[in-house]
Amino acid sequence: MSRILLIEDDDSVRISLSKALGRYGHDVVSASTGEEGLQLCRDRSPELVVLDLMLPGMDGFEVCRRIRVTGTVPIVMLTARGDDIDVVGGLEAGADDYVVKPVEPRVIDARIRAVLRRGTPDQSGQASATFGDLVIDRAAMTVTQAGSEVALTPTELRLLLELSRSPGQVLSRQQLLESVWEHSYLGDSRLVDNGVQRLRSKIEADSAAPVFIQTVRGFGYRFGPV
Amino acid sequence: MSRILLIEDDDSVRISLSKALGRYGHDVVSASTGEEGLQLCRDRSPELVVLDLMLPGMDGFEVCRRIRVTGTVPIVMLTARGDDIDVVGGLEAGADDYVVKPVEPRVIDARIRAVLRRGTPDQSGQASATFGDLVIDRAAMTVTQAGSEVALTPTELRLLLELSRSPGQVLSRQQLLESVWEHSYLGDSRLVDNGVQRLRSKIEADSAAPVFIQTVRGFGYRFGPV
DNA sequence: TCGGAATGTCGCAACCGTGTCGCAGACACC
DNA sequence: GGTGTCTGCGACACGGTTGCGACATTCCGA
Repeated sequence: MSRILLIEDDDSVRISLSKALGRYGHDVVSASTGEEGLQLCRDRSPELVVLDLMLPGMDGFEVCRRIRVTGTVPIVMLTARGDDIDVVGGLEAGADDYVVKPVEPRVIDARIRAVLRRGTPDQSGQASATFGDLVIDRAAMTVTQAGSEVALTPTELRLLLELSRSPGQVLSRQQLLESVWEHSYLGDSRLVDNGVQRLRSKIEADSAAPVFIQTVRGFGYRFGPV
Repeated sequence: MSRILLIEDDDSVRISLSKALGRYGHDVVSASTGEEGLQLCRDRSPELVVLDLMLPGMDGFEVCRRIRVTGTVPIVMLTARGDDIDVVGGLEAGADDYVVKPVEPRVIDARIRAVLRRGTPDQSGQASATFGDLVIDRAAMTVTQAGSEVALTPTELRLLLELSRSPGQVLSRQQLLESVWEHSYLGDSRLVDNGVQRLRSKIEADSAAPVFIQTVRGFGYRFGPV
């Protein structure tokens, strides 16, 4: 018996899914808007959230991100049959799984159980992170260094957020290109290198000996003071 | 950099997926049958398995169950566009996710990362391997010996990663040439010997009595302080 | 013990990967 | 419409890396 929060605006889908999940032994609370969902998420602390992508007002991605700011509850995204961009976007926004509507109850039940079996996720959804004198506030989308704010362009900020999301880990140019620039194919373009260089020029004191963004020759870049 | 085992019988799919995942920073080993896959799963202990459902001989469900008998490595199932019964069956057989072919590389990459993000609460423990005083961190792509970092070139690092992936097992020059240098044909070049020598000069205290990389005359090299 | 094959070792030059810069188009704002 | 900034893109330079050949050394069977 797991406490599940279902956020879905379509009345008939919400009601039938809610009943169905109940029959599979879950304890379901449901909301019809993103705001209501966030409220319930705070109040009831469910063990898992089933979240529709298409919501009036605040959409599913946004709800997902906001849930991730404060917590690590597993999220299963629910969307209409669409293209794969949504899958990537959803998973990157912090979702744990992704199910396409229309969906049979037993399928979503199987998904829910699979996600719950994996256990609780890590704490990658922190609102702010500190690396030495560099503070990244993901909620406010600001970066301060030694107390004063660093003015970053949108691309630079996205790059920094992406890099800092997995500190100490090497990210390939291909990965960065897709997550930051949303390109799918890397020719022999120097796009990523250029982006890194521009970001370095703003946050690194000595670009010859970078502290935050390390080049890992032949593999990519790594964020993190050691 | 995650070690991934890809089990897929269709040559073109296997090769293209393998290359694509490589570009995303994964370290891919592949098998074309269930038996071979199980063998590699035991030998290489991958961090994640991408498993095709339709295999000649032993099918994906069976492979999945057998992997589950001995280990808890995350499994992502890969199947042709079919009905939802497969989803339920697959997830109940112990798969952690389920992807429908044809699939874009970045989609499966996102899925893989989503699964890995949950699966290993202690990421550093999984991503790094220790052999005596030698520590290999596959996520950060760093190698430390006796506490201090060893500066390796890309080729040296790839070679070390490849060797250390199957400790105690002899790898032929041909195998190493393919996996590290991505050449398909070995003339009578001394490429691999040279690479090994350069690597030894950095991690072996006494190159006359190597501890980590043993020469197996007539066959190749073997990694491991045994 | 001898000889051939397999492997270790060294140095060099070409090449590749990366840092860096400047330019021009796109875009927003005034 | 003008102005400024951001961003993609190519050009160039530099240093480390790597492939390769040559020679030394070790190993193993005859």
